[in-house]
Amino acid sequence: MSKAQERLQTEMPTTYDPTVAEQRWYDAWIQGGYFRAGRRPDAPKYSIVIPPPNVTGMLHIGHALDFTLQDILIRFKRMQGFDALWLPGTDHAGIATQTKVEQKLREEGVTRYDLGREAFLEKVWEWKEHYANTIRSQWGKMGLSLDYSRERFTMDEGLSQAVREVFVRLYEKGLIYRGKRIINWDPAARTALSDIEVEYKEVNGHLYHLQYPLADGSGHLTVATTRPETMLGDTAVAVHPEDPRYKPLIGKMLRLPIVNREIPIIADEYVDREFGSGAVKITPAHDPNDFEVGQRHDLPQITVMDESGKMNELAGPYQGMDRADCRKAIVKDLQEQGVLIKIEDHVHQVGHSERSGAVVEPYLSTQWFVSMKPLAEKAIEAQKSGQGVNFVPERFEKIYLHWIENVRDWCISRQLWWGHRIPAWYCDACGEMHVSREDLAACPACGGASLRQDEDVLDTWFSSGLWPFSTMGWPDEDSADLKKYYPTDVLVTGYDIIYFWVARMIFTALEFTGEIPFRDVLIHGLVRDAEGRKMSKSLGNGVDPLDVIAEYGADAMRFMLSTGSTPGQDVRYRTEKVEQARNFANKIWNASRFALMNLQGFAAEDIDLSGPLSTADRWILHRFNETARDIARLMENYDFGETGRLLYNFIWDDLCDWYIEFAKLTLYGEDDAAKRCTQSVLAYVLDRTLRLLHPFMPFLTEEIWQHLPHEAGETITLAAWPAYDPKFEAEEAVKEMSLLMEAIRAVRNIRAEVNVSPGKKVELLIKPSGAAEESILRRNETYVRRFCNTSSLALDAGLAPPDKAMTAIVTGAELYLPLAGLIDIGQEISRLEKELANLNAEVERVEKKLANEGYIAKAPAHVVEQERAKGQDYRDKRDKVLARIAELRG
RNA sequence: GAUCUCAUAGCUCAGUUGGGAGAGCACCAUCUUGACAGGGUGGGGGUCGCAGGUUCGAACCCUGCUGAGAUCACCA
Repeated sequence: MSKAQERLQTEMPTTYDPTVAEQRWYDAWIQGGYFRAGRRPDAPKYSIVIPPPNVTGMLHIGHALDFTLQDILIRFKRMQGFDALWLPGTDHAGIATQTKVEQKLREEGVTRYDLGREAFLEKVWEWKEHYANTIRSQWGKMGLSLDYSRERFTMDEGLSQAVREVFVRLYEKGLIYRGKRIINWDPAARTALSDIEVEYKEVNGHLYHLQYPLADGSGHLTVATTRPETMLGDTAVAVHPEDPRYKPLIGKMLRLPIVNREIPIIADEYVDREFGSGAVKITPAHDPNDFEVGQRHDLPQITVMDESGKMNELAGPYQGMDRADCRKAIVKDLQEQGVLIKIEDHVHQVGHSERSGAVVEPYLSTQWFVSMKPLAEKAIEAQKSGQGVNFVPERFEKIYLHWIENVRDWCISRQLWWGHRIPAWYCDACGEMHVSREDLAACPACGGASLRQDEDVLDTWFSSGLWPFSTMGWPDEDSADLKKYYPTDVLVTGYDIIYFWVARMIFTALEFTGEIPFRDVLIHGLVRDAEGRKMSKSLGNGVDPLDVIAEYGADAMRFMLSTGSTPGQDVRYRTEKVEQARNFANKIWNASRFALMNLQGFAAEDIDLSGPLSTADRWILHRFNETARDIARLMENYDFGETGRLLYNFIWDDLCDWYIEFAKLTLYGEDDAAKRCTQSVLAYVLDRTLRLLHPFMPFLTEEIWQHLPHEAGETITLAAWPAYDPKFEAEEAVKEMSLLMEAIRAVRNIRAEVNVSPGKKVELLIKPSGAAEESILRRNETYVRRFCNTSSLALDAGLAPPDKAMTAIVTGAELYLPLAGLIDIGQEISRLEKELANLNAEVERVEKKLANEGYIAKAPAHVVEQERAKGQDYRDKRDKVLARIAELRG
């Protein structure tokens, strides 16, 4: 072993150790400032803003998928010469983070009310700092090429200013209003929620039939309800105006049991005559539909619960009870009074808070809303006129449109402490309300100083919706980043937040920047566990990306996630898949070790592709060239799965299994000129292949590239993306290689069949079909000798086949192995007959196809031509096999 | 109820404008050959969910059905 080889052994052990490369290179990349945008001021830009992860905790494997896809795109574009910006950041995630911090405090025996607003917020900021750091370190472990100099947080100063600006402008336009409405109330978190923060789950409940007596004592009316406790807030019973059963009762009064209040029977078309009894109790303060009915009929609104879901003073004897307890109690009481006449099982959908899990209460309260119609119309028009964003896969456009076409006003106020405080002030002196960009100290109307700012904060998604432009410096229209990098090129995210986030970014961007915020939206699926279940804390089936990285390496994880899925489709996390990716990394590592051992003393300047290249040399250059071309095309289409397959097949099959084996012949041979050619090709192809792979496996490729002779450049991160080069086209080398490969395979096959060990030399006779084939085989005779391990090789078009020999018919040649003592003529004949049957079937199939007039007339010419050529090939082979069988039979 | 996705080898999944069915793992045989046993070589295994239709030609397009899942909307 030479000294150089020894050094290689210590620097490059036989197994790739990801931890070494990962530690070495991420810091170096950051130090070098390679990820900073603006390095190529004159180049066209390519920009992505990261979907900001919540500062609620650590990143999970779903983040790893999302970020890997973006990193692949940004690295690809950076190598292509774009001025690439990938802007990082985090989201304050109002309700989610506040819940987490409150939970932590509760474990310490403290509530947020004990601390007070200011002290509580300090705790949240501490939490935020801690997790933002954790997230940053996780980004590093994943190898993400983020421009940290531009990192943003939804609650930092600039973004908060953007939030105020948007709020004030919408308010001034009349698109933000304050009003008393039925909203979704989370009694656990004690805050309002938007419609999409409510998850409907199927619940086995009951339908209670209650008999309300008429006030004049003339009878009863039966109503059906799933929520009997709300009867305390009933202010009417509604029937359908055309329902003959109840028509005479309309306008009469009922006496509400327990509370003994008189309520009217009203007529409203909202009532479905078929359902239940056809009469509906109306509780305007606790049901959105009833609220509407109440508005139409001018009914009183009686709220019978408080903010925590407990019954209030209007609930009489039930005051202080929790909703659920009250239901039990009231059912019992109604039963005793004979009012409850029937209980049916009833399956229905019940809304739960997406965050706290509590059953959401439709609740009447004063909140802030965004008037969605005008904003939605703009977005719909943009999309339908072709000026909208381009969804990948396309089907998500329909999902988006469906939502935005049916969207209702957006409740944006939250009764939380963590978030952007609503910029509205109330004057105690004159009673006026003022909405302002700046904090107000005195009332602009009366000059009074007793101003109170609205206690509520904004929905988290209000600020997230501005992310693509607020991070670039908006509302400062002169911001250099805004001018250069906005709008962004692509947004990469999961289908689960299309409504929450994607839609909101689109309509706010259109309203405030007059442009769509990104050209493409790449939608990916969720990462599920091995059984296909959603990962969740309660199941404990979550996968920590750091664990995966520690065990298999970041590159293996990245490769598995990015190439193991199709856009929009969920991925299952299975260890076998990561193992496969890890093995792939190791394969590349070892191929590189081989190359480096044979490139000792060979420098980048020595690479010379103009010499007498061998068939294999020209072939691998051709294969590399078309692989590079195909990959660039696939990457533009976000087809990472297919890209991965192409890379895998090219590297493993073509480069490692064939080219390197062929290369050994010249590398270990005596011909120095041929050796230099192979060294050049090996160095060149490996360098360029690493570049193709770099966006997927940044650490491994950098580590190897740094050892390899390559063009000047301090990092593969900034190396040029290999463009297709017509000078490498070598169709004839492809043909030659396929003849050689087919012949070599055939001989290996026969040897395996008769158990001749690969180490044992055999005699081989080759009869080429023509002069061209003969010339190819003669030129590459050394390959054939080596890979077929021949003791003697006869190559002659006029060859007379020996009687006792195994036969292989390939395209362009007949091969004979006279294996004395191993051949049973009968067996050989039946083997050939089997092959004959296969060939006959093929010939028949092709001929049948070609006999079809419609096919000849309508199929594309090149397809027909291909088929004809195949047919000819099969016939040739068949005839030769036939002839051989005849010979053997004598 | 509406919309959407999925159904392909034992398992997990690809299949790029319709042109003779693929990969990895698993399995079998074989090779301890000087980059790699996390390897090499070779092999077995699929009526592409079912039924129709369009087409010269369908895993792919259309219709219906079955099964699994998702999203949205709901009648109290």
